Amino acid sequence: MASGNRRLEPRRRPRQARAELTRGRILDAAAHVFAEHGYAAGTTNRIAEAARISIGSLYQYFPNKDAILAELLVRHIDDGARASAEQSERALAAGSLEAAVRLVVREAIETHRADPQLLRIMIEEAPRSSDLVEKVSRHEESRIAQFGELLARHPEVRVDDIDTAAVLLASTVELVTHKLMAAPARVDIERFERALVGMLVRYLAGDLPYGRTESSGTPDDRSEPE
Amino acid sequence: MASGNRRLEPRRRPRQARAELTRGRILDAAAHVFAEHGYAAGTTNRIAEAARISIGSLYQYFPNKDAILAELLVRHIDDGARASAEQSERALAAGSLEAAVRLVVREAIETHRADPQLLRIMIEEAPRSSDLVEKVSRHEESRIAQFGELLARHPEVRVDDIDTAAVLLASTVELVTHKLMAAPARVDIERFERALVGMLVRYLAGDLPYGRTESSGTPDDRSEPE
DNA sequence: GTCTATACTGGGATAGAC
DNA sequence: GTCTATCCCAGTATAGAC
Repeated sequence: MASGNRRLEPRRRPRQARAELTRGRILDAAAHVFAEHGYAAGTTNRIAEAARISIGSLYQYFPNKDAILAELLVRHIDDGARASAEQSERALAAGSLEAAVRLVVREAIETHRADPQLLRIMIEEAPRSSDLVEKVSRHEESRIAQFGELLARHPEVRVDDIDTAAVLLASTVELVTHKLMAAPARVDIERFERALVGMLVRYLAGDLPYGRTESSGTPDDRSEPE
Repeated sequence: MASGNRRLEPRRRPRQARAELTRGRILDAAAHVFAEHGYAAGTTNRIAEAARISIGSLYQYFPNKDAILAELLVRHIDDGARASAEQSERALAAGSLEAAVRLVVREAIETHRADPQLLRIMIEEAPRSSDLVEKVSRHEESRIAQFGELLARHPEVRVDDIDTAAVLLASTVELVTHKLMAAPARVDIERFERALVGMLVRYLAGDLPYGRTESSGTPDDRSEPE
């Protein structure tokens, strides 16, 4: 079997497999280069160099530079969607609201830990092609919906406007985590996690007078002239 | 005095004044162009066109493109610093914690309302020259310090780690407001303001069990494997 | 001190050899 | 299917006339 099948076994598409591998190498290299230099200064030449192929070869795998970053972003979003679907289930299953929120925050931290710089580039400098934007915002929307469901199901939640709360929850977790991970060392991650979870839980389940009244909290605040 | 001093009064530097005016025109035009097209696609030619001067003239007022955006950013930071100093005083003077927080949030909204797009460009695509970065982070640090003072003085505040809370407060207000203003219409501004203020106040002054214990809230949450 | 015309450069993309 | 050489353009910046 060892020598007789020398030809049969590894047939059909060593090329496709290899091609897929090369594609992957390019993407990894691009991730690295973009993260280090940004999108504009992350030249295709650098990417090719980092992937240890020539510039000509690179263009055999991708039609242009934008496509590379777009693919990177799609990859990230798909990963994120899968992860957040799983996590959403676990969060729903979690006993207390606090446990659920902590899961959410941890997942966000975990997501950003891998490569905060690249993430920054993708979010901030990605070519804003309309269908990409579409895809991103659909993903955001679905996360918000997941959060909404989470809030609706948890009896501890006391906010009156669940939709707004879901949006606020989503943005806060996303943005604040993002910022912290991009510029580390300003605050210890452990402390940060505790504070953020604490803030969100108190917001969602708190019973300060603020949330009770419909339009105005305490009368004297509203008279603020600006 | 009226006719006799015809020469004395408006003398000396009509040129300097005019020059300053032109500089201002260029900056305004640049703000507009950057906001609309982004930094990379906001070409110097477009800026010159928008300022209704020639490209040659533009380069008489600024050494290069980066300098224009840098100046814009400095302008913004200086404005911001002045505004936040004033606002900090008023916030300290405000009666309730809630009133103070509301002032802070409103000011953030107001700041971003003017030109959220430009702000985005400046923050995200500005050339990261080291002394610019320095200036930005010094400004951030001073805002955090102001918040810290605010929290320290208010007896209603119950968080145990004031420094972390100040950082969290600063980033949350800044980032979440920023995001909302950049992509409007997802949430009504009024509601957003109420929710954000509510969240922050509950966080700072809330008395949920969460903040009480030192390291772990409810035992079952901590056993999360993840 | 403002203009027009243009030089220069960097980087994306392609042609064509092997 | 990978390489090298090169085209080509956009955009910054400058030269020099007026």
